[in-house]
Amino acid sequence: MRGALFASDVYALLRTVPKGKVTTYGDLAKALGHPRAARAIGRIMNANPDPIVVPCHRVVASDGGIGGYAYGTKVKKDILENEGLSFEGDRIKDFEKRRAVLKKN
DNA sequence: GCCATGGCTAGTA
DNA sequence: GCCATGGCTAGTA
Repeated sequence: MRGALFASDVYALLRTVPKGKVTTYGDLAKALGHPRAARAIGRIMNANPDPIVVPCHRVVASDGGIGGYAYGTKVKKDILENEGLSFEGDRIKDFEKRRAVLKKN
């Protein structure tokens, strides 16, 4: 099924992830009913029109890795640290405890 | 075609 | 490390 994943839905769901928590590309995809669309979520993040209102820096890789960021992964890491997260190398510390619970509409 | 992913196998040590 | 998957864009005709 192609073209059924709307960026606006992704952004809306992502806005529910609070400061100090993160989610993953795959989790967003699954919560929206597109379990195989993790990579598409990454593309949608890259097209984020407004990083102030849509916290795309809170979307990380499924293994707790940093993932990508339009303004550089170092910037992303710095922001997450400012929000209270810690890292062990390039992985988020206590990743499972930092995962937001996504609620589908 | 390219990619801000992710899950699964082969096959080395 | 390979490749299926989904959305996007460059750039040919």
